[in-house]
Amino acid sequence: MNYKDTLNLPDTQFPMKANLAEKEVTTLARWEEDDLYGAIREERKGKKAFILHDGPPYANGNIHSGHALNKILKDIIVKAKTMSGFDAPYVPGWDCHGLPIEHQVDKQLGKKKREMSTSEIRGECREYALKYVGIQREEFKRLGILGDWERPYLTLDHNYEIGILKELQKFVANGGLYRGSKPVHWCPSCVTALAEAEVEYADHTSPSIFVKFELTADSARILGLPETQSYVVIWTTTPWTLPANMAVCLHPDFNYSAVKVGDDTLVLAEDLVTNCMTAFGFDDYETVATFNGAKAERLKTRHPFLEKESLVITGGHVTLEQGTGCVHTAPGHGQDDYAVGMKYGLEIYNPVDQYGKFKPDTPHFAGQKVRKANANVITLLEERGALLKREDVEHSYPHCWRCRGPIIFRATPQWFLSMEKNQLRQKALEAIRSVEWKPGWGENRIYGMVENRPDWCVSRQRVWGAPITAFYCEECDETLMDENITDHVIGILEKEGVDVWFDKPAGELLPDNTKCSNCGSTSFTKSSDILDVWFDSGVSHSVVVKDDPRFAGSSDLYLEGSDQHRGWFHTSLLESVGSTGKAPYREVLTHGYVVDGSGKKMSKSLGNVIAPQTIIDKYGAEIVRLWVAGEDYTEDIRLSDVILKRLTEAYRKIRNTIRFMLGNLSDFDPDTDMVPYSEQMELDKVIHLKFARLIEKVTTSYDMYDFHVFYHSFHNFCVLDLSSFYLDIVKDRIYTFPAASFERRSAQSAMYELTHGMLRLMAPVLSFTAEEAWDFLPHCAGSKKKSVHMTLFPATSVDTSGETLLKEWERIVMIRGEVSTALEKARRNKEIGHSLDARVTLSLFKNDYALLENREKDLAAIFIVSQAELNSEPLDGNSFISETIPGLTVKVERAHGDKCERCWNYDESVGHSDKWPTVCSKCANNLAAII
RNA sequence: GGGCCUAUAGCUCAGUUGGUUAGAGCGCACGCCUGAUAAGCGUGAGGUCGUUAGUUCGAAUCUAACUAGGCCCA
Repeated sequence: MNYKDTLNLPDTQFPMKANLAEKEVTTLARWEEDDLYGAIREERKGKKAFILHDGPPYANGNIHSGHALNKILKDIIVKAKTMSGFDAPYVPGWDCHGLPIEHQVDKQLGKKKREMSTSEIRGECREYALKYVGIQREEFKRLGILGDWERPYLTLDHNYEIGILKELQKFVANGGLYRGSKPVHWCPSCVTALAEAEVEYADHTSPSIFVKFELTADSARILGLPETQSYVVIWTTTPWTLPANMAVCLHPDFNYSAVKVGDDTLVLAEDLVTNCMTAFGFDDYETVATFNGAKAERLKTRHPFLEKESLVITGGHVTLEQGTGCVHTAPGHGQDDYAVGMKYGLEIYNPVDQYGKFKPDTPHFAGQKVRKANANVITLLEERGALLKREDVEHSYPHCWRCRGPIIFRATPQWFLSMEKNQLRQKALEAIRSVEWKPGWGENRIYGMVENRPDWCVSRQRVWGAPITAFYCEECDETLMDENITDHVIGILEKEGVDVWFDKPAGELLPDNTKCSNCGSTSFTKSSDILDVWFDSGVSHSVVVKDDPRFAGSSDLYLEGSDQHRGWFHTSLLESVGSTGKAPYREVLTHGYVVDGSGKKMSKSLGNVIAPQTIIDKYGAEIVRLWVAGEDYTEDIRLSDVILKRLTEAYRKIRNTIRFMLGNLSDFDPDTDMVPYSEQMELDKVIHLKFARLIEKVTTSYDMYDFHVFYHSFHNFCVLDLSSFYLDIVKDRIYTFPAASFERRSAQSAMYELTHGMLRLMAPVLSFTAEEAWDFLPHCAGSKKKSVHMTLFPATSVDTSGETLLKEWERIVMIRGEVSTALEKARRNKEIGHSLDARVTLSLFKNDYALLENREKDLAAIFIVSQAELNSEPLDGNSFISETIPGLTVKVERAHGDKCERCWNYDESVGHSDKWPTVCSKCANNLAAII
């Protein structure tokens, strides 16, 4: 007789091989067909809301691993909140305006662009953005991210664009928006402003000059220098910016020397004296004084050729790498100069027009092109005796990406949001304190940024974005932008579309009879500036979260990469505090950056990039999700083939554990076969209790957003508590007892509860596998949810009486480990092979003895040996002596009797049955019950 | 160059307020099983806790510097 056929072996269609890459696609199709997202919304309707507001990725290019990380984290949170009973809608968004898209469209259009109207170009940009929204949407969905994908928010939506204008209007109304001046990269031959991304650096030869700025008599005296012919020496490679010089900047912490050369006293950084003197050709010089840079602050020098003074200021950007440590500062012609100029309240003076020529009122150089003016400046300096040295240098210099010509920095009129008006900075800093930041250092990081940032320049000289709806008087250049005007304009754009702004002349956009308040003129030009895209996304708290009926509330959580302390967290905060006085979020979570296996950033040039699509094809999206869950995302997150391999192995373990339990539940009907917890066998209770602890740990980890805790504890539970402990022991019972016996049903009841609970616990992370297994699990009649994602997490019901039981079993498991070690020794000695070949005898100290004595008849099963007995006497010298459990000795010998052909245990009863002569008495009884 | 952050076994993570031989799982090696089988079980070997200096009776844990790396600025 083939006794194997009389056993209850596991049986399930749930495949061992996951085949994720294919299976996931089917599951996704089913979710879409069933409108799972909609069903969940319906299911949670009226429950307490949890709003995770999606930060919009830029609609350009395919998604990379950082996108995957970000969106999967969000998905895990949304799903976990949903399964905790919240109504947690997820509306994804995209950032659609901005330079990178306009840039790409420019490239595609080429010369054709010149014949197109602004709104036609905008149309191309819109199409381009929508194309990538479509591509990225599919890529995100492929990762198993559940959301309202058919109705995302796009910053190019009509409603959104109008929302942007309305938000900006609030700053017009409260005076926070002002027109100022700021240097930008400017291409004089293309006659346009350039963004940083449009600037290419190339070698360029420039004149390098050293120039004397004479200290005023008072200033020289303060430094203890001669009142005449004492000079601060500056160095520059852009002589043409000298007409715009406003200051000379020293480092406050550097030492400066006054060097006597002939009749002159020259001030320059101490460390650079030797180099400079050599360069100037002075070998006879003497240092007459040394002072700290800070001491010279606010002293005055005379401009070398203009009738004005140039202030001595200090700034941390000054270096000792080149020059003199004294930096010529023209706030209208450089970023550093601008920043430090603002600090000292200097005029942002720019004498250069859009063609790169000096304006007509510029002394000495009116009408000259700046580059040609270089030589004339030098000549003038020589005439005035202010030139110490000139030579040519080759250095890296910015060039226009389009015409390849060298570009200049030029201050142009720009729009700003003031950090001080309405105490925006102060209020923003206070708002930061009211928000919960995780990890905690995020608070200091963004605080420092807001504390030190300059006013926010919100204008861009571009076309792909929301317009700044300002007008300028054609006669006197007075700015016309007040609440009434913007109201009027928004009214028109709301009806006719934002493109109208670009198509219609100013007159048609203004209210009738508009007159310039300054000169009374009635002719106006409209602003051609658009808004910084960071303003676009910064208003989503209002346009999306407040106004969209799907939320109609306020955000609980923002979750983005740590770069967004400067980006979206920052701009959203300023915008929200500026318009509502409050932070736009209650809690902010940040994640690190994806780096390679050795911690280096991923880049094409290093060749260490791993694209999500590659992982999906090779391993499945589920593995990407497990990766996200397994790593501590608050720091940089490593991604490599080795890591993915480990994850795949962990995944297989989890999958197989579930598969095994499903297999053992194939004949289990929870409605009729369930043994209540209180009546279950002790071991089954124990695993229940261990599982209750897991539930506690996992649900807490979701609440705290500590997903790697889920990963580790869940995996450990599968490996340690289930696979190598509970399931291994219980196999004998499940297989050999009659199918409907109490012993077997008790174990099945435990497995049923566990599987049912585990699938729910893992669903936020292992969304595909949980769903797949959900269908293979038997369910109580009428209670099965269509999807595991519509269920709630299992509840913990740890009864306190269980604690003692758990403690006792922890000790038993320890003893079991020692028995394993003893068995392994015997195995090495070829005394046994399988542990069932063995009979063990244990001797223990009193407490441990009592612990086991209570379970003496189960000991063999627990140790998975054929026979186990206890002995209160010490055992003979050949026994295994435990090093970890004092008093424990284990004797291993061959089991007595013969091997039962059915249950493979050795027993002296084998042969006693007439009917089944090769099985033990236990099996004979079981057989009698079955047949 | 500045701000913020990180650094524990090959990999992913634990290590409470500083206190006995630094833990887990995976991987690896070796073995068992062949009734979870492209599975399952067991045993074992892996770490001078980035480096150096300091505080302390005592530091992976506190301080400083350095090195490597990340984000954001310049």
